[in-house]
Amino acid sequence: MRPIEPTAFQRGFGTLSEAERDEIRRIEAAPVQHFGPRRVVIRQNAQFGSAHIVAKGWLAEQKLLHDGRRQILNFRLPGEIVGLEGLAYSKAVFSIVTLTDVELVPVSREAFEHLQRRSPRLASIIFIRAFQTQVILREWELNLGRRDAFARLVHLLLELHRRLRDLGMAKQCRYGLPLTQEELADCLGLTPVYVNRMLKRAREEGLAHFEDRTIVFDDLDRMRQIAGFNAYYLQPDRDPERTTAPPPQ
Amino acid sequence: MRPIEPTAFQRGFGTLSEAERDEIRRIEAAPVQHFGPRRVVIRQNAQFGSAHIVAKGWLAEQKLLHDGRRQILNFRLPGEIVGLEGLAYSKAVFSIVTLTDVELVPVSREAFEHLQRRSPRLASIIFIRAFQTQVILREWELNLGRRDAFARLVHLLLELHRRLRDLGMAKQCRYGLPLTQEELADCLGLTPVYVNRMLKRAREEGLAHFEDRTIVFDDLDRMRQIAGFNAYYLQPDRDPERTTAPPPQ
DNA sequence: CGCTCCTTTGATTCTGGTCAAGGCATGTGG
DNA sequence: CCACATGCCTTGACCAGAATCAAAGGAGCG
Repeated sequence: MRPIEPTAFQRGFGTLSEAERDEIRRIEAAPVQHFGPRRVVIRQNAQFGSAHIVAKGWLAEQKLLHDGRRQILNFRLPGEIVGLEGLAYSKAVFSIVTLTDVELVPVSREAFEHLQRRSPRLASIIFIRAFQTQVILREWELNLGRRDAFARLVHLLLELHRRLRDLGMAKQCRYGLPLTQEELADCLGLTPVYVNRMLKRAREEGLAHFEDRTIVFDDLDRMRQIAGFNAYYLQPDRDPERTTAPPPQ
Repeated sequence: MRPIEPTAFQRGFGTLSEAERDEIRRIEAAPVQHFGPRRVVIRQNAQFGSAHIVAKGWLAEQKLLHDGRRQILNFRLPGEIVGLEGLAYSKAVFSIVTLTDVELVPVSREAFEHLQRRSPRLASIIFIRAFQTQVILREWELNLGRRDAFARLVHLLLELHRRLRDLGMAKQCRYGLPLTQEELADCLGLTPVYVNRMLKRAREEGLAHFEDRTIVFDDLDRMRQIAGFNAYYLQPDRDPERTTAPPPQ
């Protein structure tokens, strides 16, 4: 059962005309696809299929090296569209895998082209949203290139907290984190053993600890300070409606 | 003197209608801005001005940490548009700086909005191009997170070679690289001293060496092998024209 | 000539990787 | 219900890749 009420995908679209609402409904009308955890949705080097709206669950983008080393590039959460690179590339240059149970609404290239023709304004809003993804990738580059292991881990935990909170998926000081330490390591460019040591350090320093599979923050302020965390990059604050609206005339 | 003939910006637009050509001319008609090397075009945390088409020269995107450490996030070369994030963010989340003498054609938000209204198809092509930038950022994440210092350096040199060759700015086996070792280090998440050692190693192993300010490749094949370099990610092979064209009916 | 900036090299340190083993929970089949 | 396997977490001992510190050698320039 998909909710009748606004889906996460619709957040931030602003005021829509009736025709635009129809277009969104049309896109979201495709049958939901269910995936279990640790499944491949889009496989690196394989031919691109359709893009997908994330309706539920966590996904990760990842790239593999020939020897099997893995880098997780970004997380993708409900409301986002994954696989739009397929508009530019015929083969996937990175994989998209599920981390939890996931529900996806496929958006075929034809459906997206239809949207572009029928409502270029909506298409633009979707494209402009993709700039947030770009900005997150750049923050990850900074994290990987210039922060030490501890600050790197702390920064990642804070980023996820903020993103989940915006989706109503995190409490003030905790959230379920469906990652093994090995997967955390693959986000951070570290080894699982060292991630374990950094988590221990965070615990011992009274910053955060795990209970079951949820991370609990014990000193958010100090964590923000350690990581140099500034959430602005996660909150695009320019109204795409304004950008794409007809002129005031 | 800007060339009258197709600018790099126009590469890949495919067949254009007369109206679309007019729109491009209109955008490119703005007075060119000249910058010397090592100037800031867009400053992290400052209010966004306009986006810019790169007409000539090299730019870098970079992010700073509070203690002054720097990560270079990507290079921007002729034909690309920088600063489109300004459509989503009112303040810049990273800086854009020049590395060489640079010529930029400013594209104000108003001008871009005008383009979106008058030719949504062109706007879409520009947005879809931005996916190549995204993909490059992800390759950099992989580079920073999962390749060792030597492979990292080699990969960067190969990526630049390919990008420059596509622009006619590199020969088969050499190109001018306007970077200090310190700047290379800031691309690679390393220290200048260690970059120097890796360059020495590349030289001693007969892979590549510098002459003046140009890098000369002595064994491209072996370098590709060391870095696991696959240029596909630099060549979006899906025709945006097809994606955005009206239906065959 | 005397800056300054960049490159180069050596000596040393340390962050994070590697290797190895044990613990603990969950699950499964006999 | 127990024996065993599996996957993940944890810890210790040791190692190595990259950082740091320090100094000297060019090259360009006012």
